[in-house]
Amino acid sequence: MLQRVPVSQSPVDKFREYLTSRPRSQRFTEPQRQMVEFIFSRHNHFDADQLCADLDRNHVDISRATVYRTLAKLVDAGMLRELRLGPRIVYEHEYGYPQHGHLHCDRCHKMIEFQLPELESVFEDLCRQHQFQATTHTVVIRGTCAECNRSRVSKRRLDLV
Amino acid sequence: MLQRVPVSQSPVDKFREYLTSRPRSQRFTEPQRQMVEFIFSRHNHFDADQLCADLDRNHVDISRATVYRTLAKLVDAGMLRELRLGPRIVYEHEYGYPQHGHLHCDRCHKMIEFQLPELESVFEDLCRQHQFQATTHTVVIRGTCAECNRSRVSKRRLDLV
DNA sequence: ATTCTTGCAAAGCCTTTGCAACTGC
DNA sequence: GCAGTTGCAAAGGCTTTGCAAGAAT
Repeated sequence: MLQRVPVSQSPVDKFREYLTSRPRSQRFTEPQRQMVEFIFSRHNHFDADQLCADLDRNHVDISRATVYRTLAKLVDAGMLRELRLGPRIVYEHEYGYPQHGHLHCDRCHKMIEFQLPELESVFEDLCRQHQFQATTHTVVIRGTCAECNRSRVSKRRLDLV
Repeated sequence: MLQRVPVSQSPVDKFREYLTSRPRSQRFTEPQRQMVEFIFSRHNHFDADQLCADLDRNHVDISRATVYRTLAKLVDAGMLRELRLGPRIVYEHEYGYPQHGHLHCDRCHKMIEFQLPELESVFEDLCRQHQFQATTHTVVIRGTCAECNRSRVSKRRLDLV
């Protein structure tokens, strides 16, 4: 699994600072605090709907509209990243976790995160060549995972009997 | 720009074969043929709506429903790939073009395609390690392109005056 | 002849928005 | 007290679907 990266501020503090500091000077509210705390209390991928359900289940009462609005701000703040996995758009932590890529299984939808430091330097070179100022990147490799491959192969064997 | 990769069959033939051959045995129809011909007559990125508009403009009369249904089949056939660029989901050619990544400018939405052969082998190693059977991968680097950077910098200079 | 595809319009789904009440600064 | 946020419900945008008519094999 992915190792956390040490960060100087808690997600809540970081978000408060993002919202309240200069060019924005927005309010930092209780629903926002609850959401950030909830989201960063575990490392997983989720979509808006799942988050709403999870919040409900944990008796954190926040309206759908606010969930959407706050997710958008968290993305703006660079604390969450949107990722397209198959038909779904999921969110993942960007704050407190290292740059990484994804192996996504089309069958069981398992997600394997991986880190390839050599990739980062390749990308840096590339951006330098193109004078491109990168903010983030997404790498998703789609296919079938080891387990699904095994069951597919054994299923095929059965079919042949 | 990206070089074409030689393919033994035309996109139309390839799609006909995909549809009509064994596990599927679906029909290959005139609207489908027109769509494939149209889509592969140029190399660009497009979403469903743009495609509908472009087809219209070129007097290719196909209903929205059929456009959506055929796009889905082309993706299934591995001839088109879906790509998320900012809020939009766009399609790009997978058949007849080499594996490549994308630099996507958040400001002007320019798309720069790049090929990094060394990337492919890194990914292959990775998949081997995880016994992951990859079908495709997506690499998108987001940020601001050279031009937009320049104008941003000069704008900042003006602001400071 | 049978089975699949088309076009239409309606339904669906997820996300965004207008507004009045409310809350943070 | 002012400006920004919330919740609600309604509107919005894009995609999918049921169905009868039409094509493909």
